[in-house]
Amino acid sequence: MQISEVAKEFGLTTDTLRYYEREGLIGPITKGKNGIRNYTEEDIKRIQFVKCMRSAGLEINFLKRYIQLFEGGDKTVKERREILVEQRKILKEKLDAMQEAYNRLNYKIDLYDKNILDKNLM
Amino acid sequence: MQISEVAKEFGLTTDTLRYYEREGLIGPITKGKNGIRNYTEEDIKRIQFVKCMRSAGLEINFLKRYIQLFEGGDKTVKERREILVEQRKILKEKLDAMQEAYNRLNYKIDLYDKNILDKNLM
DNA sequence: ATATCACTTAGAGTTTACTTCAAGTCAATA
DNA sequence: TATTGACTTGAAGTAAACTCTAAGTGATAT
Repeated sequence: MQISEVAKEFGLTTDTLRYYEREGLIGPITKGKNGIRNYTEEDIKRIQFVKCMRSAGLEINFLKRYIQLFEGGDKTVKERREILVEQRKILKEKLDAMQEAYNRLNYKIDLYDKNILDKNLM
Repeated sequence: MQISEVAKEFGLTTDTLRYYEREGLIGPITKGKNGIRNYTEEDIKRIQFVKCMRSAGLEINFLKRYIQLFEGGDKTVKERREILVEQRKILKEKLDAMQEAYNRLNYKIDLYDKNILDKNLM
């Protein structure tokens, strides 16, 4: 699978895919004689994971580190678990903050819908 | 209330508070003769709102625009409602993406807890 | 009196995550 | 054969949101 197809499938740009590769988040992707990247099913899976985590706001640096640990083999299991738990905590806090803002937006939109012209900003 | 107290209460830095003010998200905060900011209850409420929305990832530019509209009075109600709905949509999409990543993290941590050493990254 | 501390300003610097640029290769089509 | 289009590279540029610096003021503690 070529870079443009992968980019399209995941809603990323080809530049972003090459950037992720440079940063060690994916690949290195094997290239044909002409130097063109050919993405395997394994590569695609990795991209799917990276995309999911990035969409949730997890940092490139965390992903890099986690992947490095993963490649370090079984002896890194403990540390891997620890950083996943840490990221989960951060994510949970963000989720809660977002839920709160979401509720607040809903409430305010509801007031607009009921034509209640609140003199308060929010 | 002085800037450092406000900063402490909201877990922001004084620099950030002054930055928000420069950007027109809050204030202008009235100052004493010595030039020192004195935050009123109204100011605090505004900061609370800004903090809530920023924590959810809403952009400074959106907040700026919404606040400008608000200060434009009743004739801006329609547009205000529209941009709130737009932001709610964006927020909902982010929430869903984060929930997915959260579930995935949970699943993986669960595997680690059960000592299932998965050969897959995620 | 002098030092300390919190505050003030304008403006420069930093971080994160891309994004764009310039220059070039290669295969296919007009 | 010439041009089009997708790919390649390293490096420079950008946007958003802070964050820090330098220089200064003014009230209070020693």
